[in-house]
Amino acid sequence: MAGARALQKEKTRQAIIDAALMHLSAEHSFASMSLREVAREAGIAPTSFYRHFNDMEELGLTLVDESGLTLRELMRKARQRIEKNGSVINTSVETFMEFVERNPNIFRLLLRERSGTSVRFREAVAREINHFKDELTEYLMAESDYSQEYAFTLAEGLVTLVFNAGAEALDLNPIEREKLKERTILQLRFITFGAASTKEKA
Amino acid sequence: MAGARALQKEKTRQAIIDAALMHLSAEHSFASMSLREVAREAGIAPTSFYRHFNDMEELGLTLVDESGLTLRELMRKARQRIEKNGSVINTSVETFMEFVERNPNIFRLLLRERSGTSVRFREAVAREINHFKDELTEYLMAESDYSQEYAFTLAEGLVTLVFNAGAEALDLNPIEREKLKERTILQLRFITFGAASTKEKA
DNA sequence: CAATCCAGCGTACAACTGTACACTTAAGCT
DNA sequence: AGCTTAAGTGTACAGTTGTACGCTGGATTG
Repeated sequence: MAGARALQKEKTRQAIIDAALMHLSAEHSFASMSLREVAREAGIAPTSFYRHFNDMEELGLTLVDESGLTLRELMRKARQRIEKNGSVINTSVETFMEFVERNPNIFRLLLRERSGTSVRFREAVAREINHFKDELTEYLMAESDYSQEYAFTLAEGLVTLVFNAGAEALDLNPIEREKLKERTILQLRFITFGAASTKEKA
Repeated sequence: MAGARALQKEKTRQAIIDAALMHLSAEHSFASMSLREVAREAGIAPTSFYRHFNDMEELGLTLVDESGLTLRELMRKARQRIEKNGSVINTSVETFMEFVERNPNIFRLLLRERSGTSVRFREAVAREINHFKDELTEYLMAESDYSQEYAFTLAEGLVTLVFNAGAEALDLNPIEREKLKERTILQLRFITFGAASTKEKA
């Protein structure tokens, strides 16, 4: 039942996924990646690719999902840090920037496919980002007495600012990156404070 | 001196540019566009392309520049509207959303190449967006007594939120779009108000 | 044990790509 | 009028792409 065969299949499936992720970089996008390239890198015949995915698009969606998992982990980590540390804003920015630095290519994938040519890709990425917004909305509602809608609007603004800062950070050197981080933190303070002051609560 | 020849050359150059812009859509990106496709659409032989551009990249940069001009016009229009109308925030969002609705493909081009695989493309788009930030910074400094740095941070936040809302609007129906617009306006109020309250001035 | 299944392979093909090269032909210049 | 310049053409080629098809050999099943 262990399935020595199924095991091998899963192994090459992972090889394909890894090969695809490996080839992602600042100069090489998933969209400009050919089936044959992936197969070559994964060490299989081009036609063997079809035993695992119907399409490059199907592989791409898998990648986005895998990236989503990594992001979900990130969120959990951020929440733990906040519980211990206190500062929501600083911790969130720190955690996110750390993710971008450590997984630039995964982040690039999301960034690009968010505005890519495939509807399904765009939807998949939007779904992942919405997880962020929703979790943050919940958090904000627990902390203060904002209405659902109000909290969501604020959460959306916060996520947008952080996500965008991550995107911009990709092309910056460490010094500029640090400055960007500080500006972002300030922007988050502004919007948070503004929301708290405008005060249209539940 | 008029140059009947130079005139004709300029004409087919424009034909190439128009063909490229025409082919941009939700399903077709500039990156996935071939030299031959453009030539075909422009009604010239593939090899004639080289009489005008060395590269598809060179054509792409030209497109980004042209888009920049359209955006610059937009800014001028927005400023005029503000002078007459008053509300900075509402007018800005209205103007920008109008642009996205009217030139979705130009906006898509900028959006995609902002995180594309060509450094030069990314730089070109960043330059265009920086124009927005700088102009807004100047405006904010004139209106209030923020320091340059403080005003820039605020401007950056505002531009990020608006630009991102534009991106999101692309895939939405009119009703959702209206809701997004309202949320964005609220977010801009938050951040503006927050900046005014935190008050670290010149 | 024999029969079946199926992941992976190799070959093959038609479609498309960028671009080198030699050409035509009309405009521009002297 | 004659010579030159250069925009646009057509042919050609080597490289790459996705994928259809038939095969193989080891794992799985009965």
